[in-house]
Amino acid sequence: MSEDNDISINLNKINDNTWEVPRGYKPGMRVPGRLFLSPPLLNILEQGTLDQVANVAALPGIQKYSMAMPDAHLGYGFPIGGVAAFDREEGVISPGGVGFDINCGVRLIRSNLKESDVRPGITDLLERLFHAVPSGVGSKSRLRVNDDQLDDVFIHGSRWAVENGYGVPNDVERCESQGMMEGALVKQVSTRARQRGRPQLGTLGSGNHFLEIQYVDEIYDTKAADAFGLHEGQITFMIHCGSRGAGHQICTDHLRTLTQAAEKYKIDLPDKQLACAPTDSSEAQNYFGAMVCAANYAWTNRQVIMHWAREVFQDFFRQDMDELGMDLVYDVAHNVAKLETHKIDGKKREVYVHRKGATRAFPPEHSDVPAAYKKVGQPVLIPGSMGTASYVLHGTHDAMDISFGSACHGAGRVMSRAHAKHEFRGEQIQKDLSKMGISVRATQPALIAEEAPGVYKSSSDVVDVVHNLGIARKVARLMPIGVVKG
DNA sequence: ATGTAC
Repeated sequence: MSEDNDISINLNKINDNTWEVPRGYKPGMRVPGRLFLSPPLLNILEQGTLDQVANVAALPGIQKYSMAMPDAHLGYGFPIGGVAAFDREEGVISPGGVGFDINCGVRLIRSNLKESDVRPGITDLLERLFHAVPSGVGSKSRLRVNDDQLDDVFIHGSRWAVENGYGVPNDVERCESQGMMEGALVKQVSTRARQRGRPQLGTLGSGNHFLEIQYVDEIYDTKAADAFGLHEGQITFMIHCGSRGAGHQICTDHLRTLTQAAEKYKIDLPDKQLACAPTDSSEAQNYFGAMVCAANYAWTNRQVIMHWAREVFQDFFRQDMDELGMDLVYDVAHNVAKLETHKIDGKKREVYVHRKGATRAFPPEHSDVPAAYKKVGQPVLIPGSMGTASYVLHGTHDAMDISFGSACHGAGRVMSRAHAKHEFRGEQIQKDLSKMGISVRATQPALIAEEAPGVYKSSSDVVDVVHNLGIARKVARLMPIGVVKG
């Protein structure tokens, strides 16, 4: 038996972790595809995901390659774990390249606490966090914003939260894009999206979203870890969530207009789910402006959640913020499109980089890396699945050459939710995790089954691919102690 | 991911 599966027969091996999907793979491909996968991960890649990479390569103005990260799996139109850059003048913007949960992302907070400070009271601490941060589908916040405040959130992002008492100015500095993208078009957010967004600011949501108490169990790069304020044995806190119903509704609304626009502008789509329009069209720009509103909402959401989590820790440990040292390390988006400048064939060009289930991984000295991290590069935060390690990496110059400054975003699902519910029982998974020293507090056991460690690829395998490729380099590994699931 | 089907 060859180690190659059927999939690899049609691919060209570039190196141990890079496979090219040739232009001849499917009619209409304007550029090749690139899959960043180790041979074992290639073996479990779904045919449908490969086809989606090829479909994206057929969209107008795509630059260099249609890419898939090692955690790639089937998504709406574009694969989750997909990266595609479209020329500002000749390209397109597509909601499918961003996803329904606009600016789903991850935030990491450091602390001065040790593992031994947290273990004894972990159940009580999780219970308090569970009640401080509303979670689950359709959950409502204890923070209520009016329409004017919602506009402020859409336009100013997490700065709004800090100015209204939910955090400190340093939080904004330690955030991708300072927690605020320019170009919000509040008029492009529908009444329904507003109605869904108003009561949900400061809520976790459901699915793979979580709050997690972790400890640093391995440091790979001492210099970078020092810059990020991380050391072995230290407690960290991670928040994974997005733009809730607001982002979902914005995506739904604009998918409709961009489906019509694709016909109007006579764009030949290999898949209707790739609805898009030329970058300078009103349809594309209106979507982009609404997407910015959702992205800014998501950063504000994570900021408010972090504030409430800090309050819980202060109360629980009877320490003030200075003693606790719960500084924001960084916050990354992993579902967003951005207008960025990249060097292509030796020339600087402006491109709309769509990252869907992919993390930005900017290098040392880049202008959008916080001053404190300038020498090491942007922190890249990769959450593990429930009960498995999360990783902190840093961005690199190689990422700018290879992947438009992008890396993977997580572990990547390998089993459907329905299948997982059939395969696992939540109570049993919870017991198994408990034996491993991981406590879980969730809204219902079924959700624990859907998120069981066995339904995801190994986060360490995925991270090793990006590390070995050099598009992000490992800094630290974080192991979970307690998890709150929506 | 999602008022898990307008």
